[in-house]
Amino acid sequence: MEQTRREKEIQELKELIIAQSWLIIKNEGWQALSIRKIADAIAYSSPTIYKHFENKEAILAHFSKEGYLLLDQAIQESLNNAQKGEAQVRAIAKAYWQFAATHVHHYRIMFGLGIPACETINSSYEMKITSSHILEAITNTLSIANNSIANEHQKLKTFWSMLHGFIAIELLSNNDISKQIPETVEDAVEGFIFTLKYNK
Amino acid sequence: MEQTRREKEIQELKELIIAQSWLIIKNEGWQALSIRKIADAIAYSSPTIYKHFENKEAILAHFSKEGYLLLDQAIQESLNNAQKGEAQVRAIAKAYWQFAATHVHHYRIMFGLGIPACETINSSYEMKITSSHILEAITNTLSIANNSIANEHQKLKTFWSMLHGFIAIELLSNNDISKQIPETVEDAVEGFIFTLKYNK
DNA sequence: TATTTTTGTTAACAGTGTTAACTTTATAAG
DNA sequence: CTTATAAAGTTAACACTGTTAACAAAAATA
Repeated sequence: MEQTRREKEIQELKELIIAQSWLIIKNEGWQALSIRKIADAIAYSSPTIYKHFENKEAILAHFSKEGYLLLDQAIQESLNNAQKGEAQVRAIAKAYWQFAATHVHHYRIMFGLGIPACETINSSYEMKITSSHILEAITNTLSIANNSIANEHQKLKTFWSMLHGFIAIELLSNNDISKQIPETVEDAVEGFIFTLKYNK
Repeated sequence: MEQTRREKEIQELKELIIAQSWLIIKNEGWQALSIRKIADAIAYSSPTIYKHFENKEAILAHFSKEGYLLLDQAIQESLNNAQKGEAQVRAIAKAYWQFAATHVHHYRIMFGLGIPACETINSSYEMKITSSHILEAITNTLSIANNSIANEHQKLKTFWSMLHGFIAIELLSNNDISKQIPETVEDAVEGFIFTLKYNK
Protein backbone atom coordinates (compact mmCIF):
# COMPACT_ATOMS: atom_id res chain seq x y z
CA MET A 1 0.00 0.00 0.00
CA GLU A 2 1.19 3.47 -0.86
CA GLN A 3 -0.58 5.02 2.08
CA THR A 4 1.68 3.32 4.59
CA ARG A 5 4.69 4.78 2.82
CA ARG A 6 3.14 8.23 3.14
CA GLU A 7 2.25 7.55 6.74
CA LYS A 8 5.81 6.53 7.35
CA GLU A 9 7.03 9.82 5.90
CA ILE A 10 4.65 11.72 8.14
CA GLN A 11 5.84 9.74 11.14
CA GLU A 12 9.44 10.41 10.21
CA LEU A 13 8.82 14.15 10.03
CA LYS A 14 7.14 14.04 13.42
CA GLU A 15 10.15 12.23 14.81
CA LEU A 16 12.41 14.81 13.20
CA ILE A 17 10.47 17.56 14.97
CA ILE A 18 10.87 15.69 18.25
CA ALA A 19 14.57 15.06 17.71
CA GLN A 20 15.36 18.65 16.79
CA SER A 21 13.19 19.99 19.59
CA TRP A 22 15.09 17.87 22.05
CA LEU A 23 18.39 19.16 20.71
CA ILE A 24 17.26 22.73 21.36
CA ILE A 25 16.02 21.85 24.85
CA LYS A 26 19.23 19.99 25.66
CA ASN A 27 21.46 22.84 24.51
CA GLU A 28 19.47 25.92 25.46
CA GLY A 29 16.84 24.74 27.93
CA TRP A 30 13.14 24.26 27.33
CA GLN A 31 12.45 28.01 27.61
CA ALA A 32 14.48 28.53 24.45
CA LEU A 33 12.28 26.18 22.45
CA SER A 34 10.32 28.05 19.81
CA ILE A 35 8.27 26.98 16.82
CA ARG A 36 10.38 29.04 14.44
CA LYS A 37 13.59 27.56 15.83
CA ILE A 38 12.28 24.05 15.29
CA ALA A 39 11.14 25.02 11.78
CA ASP A 40 14.65 26.23 10.97
CA ALA A 41 16.18 23.04 12.31
CA ILE A 42 13.93 20.73 10.31
CA ALA A 43 14.14 22.97 7.22
CA TYR A 44 10.39 23.51 6.97
CA SER A 45 8.23 26.55 7.52
CA SER A 46 6.74 27.02 10.96
CA PRO A 47 3.06 26.23 10.18
CA THR A 48 4.15 22.75 9.09
CA ILE A 49 4.77 21.88 12.72
CA TYR A 50 1.10 22.43 13.46
CA LYS A 51 0.26 19.56 11.16
CA HIS A 52 2.06 17.25 13.60
CA PHE A 53 1.49 18.93 16.94
CA GLU A 54 -1.51 20.91 18.05
CA ASN A 55 0.70 23.58 19.56
CA LYS A 56 4.00 24.20 21.27
CA GLU A 57 2.79 22.80 24.58
CA ALA A 58 1.92 19.52 22.89
CA ILE A 59 5.59 19.16 22.00
CA LEU A 60 6.62 19.74 25.59
CA ALA A 61 3.84 17.41 26.73
CA HIS A 62 5.45 14.72 24.60
CA PHE A 63 8.66 15.01 26.58
CA SER A 64 6.69 15.05 29.81
CA LYS A 65 5.12 11.71 28.90
CA GLU A 66 8.47 10.36 27.78
CA GLY A 67 9.93 11.40 31.13
CA TYR A 68 7.26 9.55 33.09
CA LEU A 69 7.92 6.43 31.07
CA LEU A 70 11.64 6.69 31.78
CA LEU A 71 10.98 7.29 35.46
CA ASP A 72 8.64 4.35 35.69
CA GLN A 73 11.17 2.18 33.90
CA ALA A 74 13.90 3.19 36.34
CA ILE A 75 11.67 2.50 39.34
CA GLN A 76 10.59 -0.90 38.05
CA GLU A 77 14.19 -1.88 37.36
CA SER A 78 15.18 -0.89 40.88
CA LEU A 79 12.43 -3.13 42.22
CA ASN A 80 13.63 -6.11 40.22
CA ASN A 81 16.37 -6.70 42.74
CA ALA A 82 14.00 -8.97 44.64
CA GLN A 83 13.89 -6.86 47.80
CA LYS A 84 10.84 -6.58 50.01
CA GLY A 85 9.36 -3.96 52.27
CA GLU A 86 11.40 -0.95 53.33
CA ALA A 87 14.35 -1.91 51.15
CA GLN A 88 12.03 -1.30 48.19
CA VAL A 89 11.27 2.17 49.48
CA ARG A 90 14.98 2.90 49.68
CA ALA A 91 15.51 1.52 46.18
CA ILE A 92 12.76 3.71 44.75
CA ALA A 93 14.19 6.80 46.41
CA LYS A 94 17.58 6.05 44.91
CA ALA A 95 16.11 5.38 41.47
CA TYR A 96 14.00 8.51 41.65
CA TRP A 97 16.97 10.68 42.51
CA GLN A 98 19.14 9.14 39.83
CA PHE A 99 16.44 9.63 37.25
CA ALA A 100 16.18 13.33 38.10
CA ALA A 101 19.96 13.68 38.07
CA THR A 102 20.41 12.04 34.68
CA HIS A 103 17.28 13.46 33.05
CA VAL A 104 17.26 17.00 34.37
CA HIS A 105 15.53 18.43 31.31
CA HIS A 106 12.83 15.80 31.39
CA TYR A 107 12.31 16.39 35.08
CA ARG A 108 11.99 20.14 34.64
CA ILE A 109 9.32 19.67 31.99
CA MET A 110 7.49 16.96 33.94
CA PHE A 111 7.18 18.98 37.11
CA GLY A 112 6.63 22.35 35.58
CA LEU A 113 9.88 23.74 36.91
CA GLY A 114 9.49 26.82 34.79
CA ILE A 115 6.47 25.83 32.79
CA PRO A 116 3.91 28.62 32.41
CA ALA A 117 0.82 26.46 32.06
CA CYS A 118 1.70 23.32 33.93
CA GLU A 119 -1.96 22.33 34.23
CA THR A 120 -2.29 21.48 30.57
CA ILE A 121 1.01 19.71 30.30
CA ASN A 122 0.90 17.66 33.45
CA SER A 123 -0.16 14.32 32.13
CA SER A 124 -1.72 12.85 35.22
CA TYR A 125 -2.29 9.57 33.40
CA GLU A 126 1.41 8.85 33.21
CA MET A 127 1.82 10.03 36.77
CA LYS A 128 -0.74 7.49 37.94
CA ILE A 129 1.11 4.57 36.41
CA THR A 130 4.30 5.49 38.19
CA SER A 131 2.29 6.11 41.36
CA SER A 132 0.87 2.61 41.36
CA HIS A 133 4.33 1.10 41.33
CA ILE A 134 5.55 3.20 44.22
CA LEU A 135 2.34 2.45 46.06
CA GLU A 136 3.08 -1.25 45.95
CA ALA A 137 6.33 -0.85 47.84
CA ILE A 138 4.65 1.30 50.46
CA THR A 139 1.71 -1.08 50.94
CA ASN A 140 4.23 -3.87 51.24
CA THR A 141 6.19 -2.12 53.96
CA LEU A 142 3.04 -1.21 55.85
CA SER A 143 1.75 -4.78 55.87
CA ILE A 144 5.10 -6.17 56.99
CA ALA A 145 5.08 -3.70 59.88
CA ASN A 146 1.44 -4.63 60.63
CA ASN A 147 0.48 -0.99 60.17
CA SER A 148 -3.17 -1.08 59.17
CA ILE A 149 -4.01 2.41 60.33
CA ALA A 150 -1.82 4.45 58.02
CA ASN A 151 -3.34 5.47 54.68
CA GLU A 152 -1.13 4.22 51.88
CA HIS A 153 -2.24 6.91 49.45
CA GLN A 154 -1.33 9.60 51.92
CA LYS A 155 2.02 7.92 52.46
CA LEU A 156 2.61 7.81 48.73
CA LYS A 157 1.93 11.51 48.44
CA THR A 158 4.24 12.19 51.35
CA PHE A 159 7.01 10.13 49.83
CA TRP A 160 6.69 11.73 46.41
CA SER A 161 6.47 15.24 47.84
CA MET A 162 9.57 14.62 49.89
CA LEU A 163 11.62 13.35 46.98
CA HIS A 164 10.39 16.09 44.70
CA GLY A 165 11.16 18.72 47.31
CA PHE A 166 14.81 17.77 47.44
CA ILE A 167 15.17 17.81 43.69
CA ALA A 168 13.20 21.01 43.20
CA ILE A 169 15.33 22.86 45.74
CA GLU A 170 18.46 21.44 44.14
CA LEU A 171 17.36 22.49 40.67
CA LEU A 172 16.52 25.98 41.90
CA SER A 173 20.17 26.87 42.38
CA ASN A 174 22.25 24.32 40.51
CA ASN A 175 21.56 23.25 36.99
CA ASP A 176 23.28 19.93 37.45
CA ILE A 177 22.81 17.73 40.47
CA SER A 178 24.92 14.94 41.93
CA LYS A 179 24.13 11.54 40.41
CA GLN A 180 24.71 9.96 43.80
CA ILE A 181 21.78 10.27 46.17
CA PRO A 182 22.82 12.69 48.95
CA GLU A 183 22.95 11.72 52.61
CA THR A 184 20.25 14.28 53.39
CA VAL A 185 17.78 12.51 51.13
CA GLU A 186 18.65 9.08 52.46
CA ASP A 187 18.23 10.48 55.93
CA ALA A 188 14.80 11.86 55.12
CA VAL A 189 13.82 8.54 53.58
CA GLU A 190 14.75 6.85 56.86
CA GLY A 191 12.49 9.31 58.65
CA PHE A 192 9.71 8.42 56.23
CA ILE A 193 10.23 4.70 56.74
CA PHE A 194 10.02 5.34 60.46
CA THR A 195 6.53 6.79 60.03
CA LEU A 196 5.59 3.72 57.99
CA LYS A 197 6.67 1.37 60.73
CA TYR A 198 5.94 3.09 63.99
CA ASN A 199 3.42 5.88 63.41
CA LYS A 200 0.20 4.00 64.02
CA MET B 1 13.55 71.18 49.47
CA GLU B 2 11.88 70.75 46.14
CA GLN B 3 13.92 67.67 45.32
CA THR B 4 12.25 65.61 48.02
CA ARG B 5 8.87 66.44 46.54
CA ARG B 6 10.10 65.17 43.18
CA GLU B 7 11.63 62.12 44.81
CA LYS B 8 8.32 61.47 46.48
CA GLU B 9 6.56 61.63 43.13
CA ILE B 10 9.06 59.16 41.70
CA GLN B 11 8.56 56.87 44.66
CA GLU B 12 4.81 57.12 44.24
CA LEU B 13 5.00 56.14 40.60
CA LYS B 14 7.18 53.18 41.50
CA GLU B 15 4.63 52.13 44.07
CA LEU B 16 1.90 52.55 41.49
CA ILE B 17 3.79 50.21 39.16
CA ILE B 18 4.11 47.69 41.98
CA ALA B 19 0.45 47.99 42.94
CA GLN B 20 -0.84 47.59 39.40
CA SER B 21 1.59 44.76 38.70
CA TRP B 22 0.32 42.94 41.72
CA LEU B 23 -3.25 43.42 40.58
CA ILE B 24 -2.42 41.77 37.27
CA ILE B 25 -0.58 38.92 38.99
CA LYS B 26 -3.41 38.39 41.45
CA ASN B 27 -6.06 38.29 38.75
CA GLU B 28 -4.29 36.62 35.86
CA GLY B 29 -1.21 35.00 37.34
CA TRP B 30 2.39 36.14 37.06
CA GLN B 31 2.71 34.72 33.54
CA ALA B 32 0.18 37.29 32.36
CA LEU B 33 2.29 40.17 33.63
CA SER B 34 3.60 42.27 30.77
CA ILE B 35 5.27 45.66 30.56
CA ARG B 36 2.62 46.99 28.21
CA LYS B 37 -0.16 45.81 30.48
CA ILE B 38 1.41 47.61 33.41
CA ALA B 39 1.88 50.70 31.26
CA ASP B 40 -1.80 50.68 30.39
CA ALA B 41 -2.77 50.28 34.02
CA ILE B 42 -0.63 53.17 35.26
CA ALA B 43 -1.55 55.32 32.22
CA TYR B 44 2.04 55.81 31.11
CA SER B 45 3.94 54.56 28.09
CA SER B 46 5.88 51.32 28.49
CA PRO B 47 9.45 52.74 28.43
CA THR B 48 8.60 54.75 31.54
CA ILE B 49 8.61 51.56 33.57
CA TYR B 50 12.28 51.06 32.73
CA LYS B 51 13.05 54.27 34.63
CA HIS B 52 11.91 52.52 37.79
CA PHE B 53 12.79 48.89 37.15
CA GLU B 54 15.71 47.55 35.17
CA ASN B 55 13.49 45.02 33.45
CA LYS B 56 10.43 42.86 33.90
CA GLU B 57 12.27 40.34 36.04
CA ALA B 58 13.21 43.08 38.47
CA ILE B 59 9.51 43.65 39.10
CA LEU B 60 9.00 39.95 39.80
CA ALA B 61 12.14 39.96 41.94
CA HIS B 62 10.52 42.65 44.05
CA PHE B 63 7.65 40.34 44.85
CA SER B 64 10.07 37.51 45.53
CA LYS B 65 11.82 39.64 48.14
CA GLU B 66 8.51 40.75 49.57
CA GLY B 67 7.48 37.11 49.83
CA TYR B 68 10.61 36.17 51.76
CA LEU B 69 9.99 39.02 54.17
CA LEU B 70 6.41 37.84 54.71
CA LEU B 71 7.56 34.26 55.19
CA ASP B 72 10.23 35.27 57.67
CA GLN B 73 7.70 37.37 59.54
CA ALA B 74 5.28 34.44 59.75
CA ILE B 75 8.01 32.12 61.00
CA GLN B 76 9.23 34.56 63.61
CA GLU B 77 5.70 35.12 64.87
CA SER B 78 5.17 31.39 65.18
CA LEU B 79 8.31 31.17 67.30
CA ASN B 80 7.17 33.90 69.65
CA ASN B 81 4.91 31.46 71.43
CA ALA B 82 7.79 30.68 73.76
CA GLN B 83 8.13 27.02 72.76
CA LYS B 84 11.42 25.17 72.71
CA GLY B 85 12.93 22.35 70.71
CA GLU B 86 10.78 20.16 68.50
CA ALA B 87 7.66 22.19 69.20
CA GLN B 88 9.41 25.01 67.36
CA VAL B 89 9.98 22.76 64.37
CA ARG B 90 6.29 21.91 64.31
CA ALA B 91 5.38 25.58 64.62
CA ILE B 92 7.63 26.53 61.70
CA ALA B 93 6.15 23.80 59.51
CA LYS B 94 2.67 25.08 60.27
CA ALA B 95 3.66 28.69 59.63
CA TYR B 96 5.41 27.74 56.40
CA TRP B 97 2.39 25.88 55.10
CA GLN B 98 0.02 28.65 56.03
CA PHE B 99 2.24 31.21 54.37
CA ALA B 100 2.22 29.24 51.12
CA ALA B 101 -1.55 28.73 51.35
CA THR B 102 -2.33 32.39 51.92
CA HIS B 103 0.34 33.81 49.62
CA VAL B 104 0.20 31.41 46.69
CA HIS B 105 1.27 34.00 44.13
CA HIS B 106 4.21 35.10 46.23
CA TYR B 107 5.23 31.48 46.73
CA ARG B 108 5.08 30.71 43.02
CA ILE B 109 7.32 33.67 42.24
CA MET B 110 9.73 32.93 45.11
CA PHE B 111 10.32 29.33 44.15
CA GLY B 112 10.24 29.75 40.42
CA LEU B 113 7.13 27.65 40.01
CA GLY B 114 6.83 28.68 36.43
CA ILE B 115 9.60 31.22 36.29
CA PRO B 116 11.76 30.95 33.15
CA ALA B 117 14.96 32.34 34.61
CA CYS B 118 14.76 31.51 38.25
CA GLU B 119 18.51 31.98 38.70
CA THR B 120 18.33 35.73 38.34
CA ILE B 121 15.24 36.15 40.43
CA ASN B 122 16.06 33.86 43.30
CA SER B 123 17.24 36.31 45.88
CA SER B 124 19.42 34.05 47.97
CA TYR B 125 20.04 36.90 50.39
CA GLU B 126 16.45 36.93 51.59
CA MET B 127 16.47 33.15 51.64
CA LYS B 128 19.44 33.17 54.00
CA ILE B 129 17.72 35.35 56.55
CA THR B 130 14.76 33.02 56.72
CA SER B 131 17.14 30.07 56.80
CA SER B 132 18.91 31.37 59.87
CA HIS B 133 15.67 31.51 61.81
CA ILE B 134 14.69 27.98 60.92
CA LEU B 135 18.23 26.85 61.72
CA GLU B 136 17.88 28.08 65.27
CA ALA B 137 14.93 25.81 65.95
CA ILE B 138 16.76 22.83 64.49
CA THR B 139 19.96 23.48 66.43
CA ASN B 140 17.85 23.84 69.53
CA THR B 141 16.13 20.50 69.03
CA LEU B 142 19.42 18.77 68.27
CA SER B 143 21.07 20.07 71.43
CA ILE B 144 18.10 19.11 73.61
CA ALA B 145 18.30 15.58 72.16
CA ASN B 146 22.08 15.59 72.72
CA ASN B 147 22.56 14.93 69.01
CA SER B 148 26.00 16.32 68.23
CA ILE B 149 26.64 14.17 65.18
CA ALA B 150 23.89 15.44 62.88
CA ASN B 151 24.78 18.40 60.67
CA GLU B 152 22.31 21.19 61.33
CA HIS B 153 22.73 22.71 57.88
CA GLN B 154 21.93 19.43 56.26
CA LYS B 155 18.91 19.08 58.50
CA LEU B 156 17.78 22.56 57.53
CA LYS B 157 18.00 21.69 53.87
CA THR B 158 16.09 18.48 54.47
CA PHE B 159 13.37 20.28 56.37
CA TRP B 160 13.00 23.00 53.76
CA SER B 161 13.05 20.54 50.87
CA MET B 162 10.38 18.48 52.55
CA LEU B 163 8.05 21.40 53.15
CA HIS B 164 8.62 22.78 49.70
CA GLY B 165 7.98 19.38 48.15
CA PHE B 166 4.52 19.16 49.64
CA ILE B 167 3.60 22.64 48.50
CA ALA B 168 5.10 22.28 45.04
CA ILE B 169 3.20 19.04 44.42
CA GLU B 170 0.04 20.67 45.74
CA LEU B 171 0.48 23.72 43.50
CA LEU B 172 1.11 21.52 40.47
CA SER B 173 -2.49 20.36 40.35
CA ASN B 174 -4.57 22.72 42.47
CA ASN B 175 -4.31 26.44 42.29
CA ASP B 176 -5.57 26.90 45.80
CA ILE B 177 -4.39 24.84 48.73
CA SER B 178 -5.96 24.15 52.11
CA LYS B 179 -5.05 26.77 54.72
CA GLN B 180 -4.94 24.05 57.33
CA ILE B 181 -1.72 22.04 57.33
CA PRO B 182 -2.57 18.53 56.08
CA GLU B 183 -2.03 15.41 58.13
CA THR B 184 0.46 14.13 55.59
CA VAL B 185 2.73 17.10 56.17
CA GLU B 186 2.44 16.88 59.93
CA ASP B 187 3.24 13.21 59.62
CA ALA B 188 6.34 13.89 57.57
CA VAL B 189 7.43 16.53 60.06
CA GLU B 190 7.20 13.92 62.79
CA GLY B 191 9.43 11.69 60.70
CA PHE B 192 11.90 14.54 60.35
CA ILE B 193 11.86 15.23 64.09
CA PHE B 194 12.55 11.55 64.61
CA THR B 195 15.77 11.87 62.57
CA LEU B 196 16.72 14.88 64.69
CA LYS B 197 16.33 12.95 67.91
CA TYR B 198 17.34 9.41 67.18
CA ASN B 199 19.43 9.33 63.99
CA LYS B 200 22.88 9.69 65.50
C1' DT C 1 15.63 84.59 30.09
C1' DA C 2 18.69 80.95 28.23
C1' DT C 3 20.67 76.48 28.98
C1' DT C 4 20.88 72.10 30.66
C1' DT C 5 18.82 68.16 32.64
C1' DT C 6 15.17 65.20 33.42
C1' DT C 7 10.74 62.95 32.06
C1' DG C 8 7.97 60.76 29.06
C1' DT C 9 6.81 60.01 24.37
C1' DT C 10 6.59 57.60 19.67
C1' DA C 11 8.61 54.35 16.66
C1' DA C 12 11.14 50.61 15.89
C1' DC C 13 13.79 46.07 16.40
C1' DA C 14 13.74 41.41 17.13
C1' DG C 15 11.40 38.12 18.89
C1' DT C 16 7.09 35.01 20.24
C1' DG C 17 2.65 31.60 19.11
C1' DT C 18 -0.78 30.99 15.89
C1' DT C 19 -3.85 31.24 11.78
C1' DA C 20 -5.89 32.51 7.16
C1' DA C 21 -5.13 32.42 2.42
C1' DC C 22 -2.72 30.78 -1.26
C1' DT C 23 0.30 27.72 -4.06
C1' DT C 24 2.29 23.55 -5.09
C1' DT C 25 2.37 18.73 -5.07
C1' DA C 26 0.52 14.29 -4.75
C1' DT C 27 -3.36 11.20 -4.91
C1' DA C 28 -7.77 9.34 -6.86
C1' DA C 29 -11.33 9.08 -10.40
C1' DG C 30 -12.99 9.17 -14.97
C1' DC D 1 -3.37 9.96 -19.39
C1' DT D 2 -5.79 13.79 -18.24
C1' DT D 3 -8.77 15.96 -14.88
C1' DA D 4 -10.84 16.75 -10.27
C1' DT D 5 -9.89 16.49 -5.58
C1' DA D 6 -7.40 16.32 -1.47
C1' DA D 7 -3.34 16.99 1.10
C1' DA D 8 1.17 19.38 2.10
C1' DG D 9 3.68 23.31 2.61
C1' DT D 10 4.23 27.99 1.64
C1' DT D 11 4.04 33.21 2.50
C1' DA D 12 1.98 36.89 4.91
C1' DA D 13 -0.22 38.55 8.52
C1' DC D 14 -2.25 39.26 13.36
C1' DA D 15 -1.58 40.16 17.90
C1' DC D 16 1.34 39.84 21.11
C1' DT D 17 6.08 39.96 23.92
C1' DG D 18 10.61 42.66 26.10
C1' DT D 19 13.59 46.24 25.19
C1' DT D 20 15.95 50.36 23.21
C1' DA D 21 17.10 54.47 20.32
C1' DA D 22 15.65 58.86 19.02
C1' DC D 23 13.03 62.62 19.90
C1' DA D 24 9.77 66.13 22.12
C1' DA D 25 8.02 68.41 26.25
C1' DA D 26 8.51 69.91 30.75
C1' DA D 27 11.13 71.18 34.74
C1' DA D 28 15.28 72.62 37.14
C1' DT D 29 19.47 75.16 37.04
C1' DA D 30 22.66 78.87 35.66
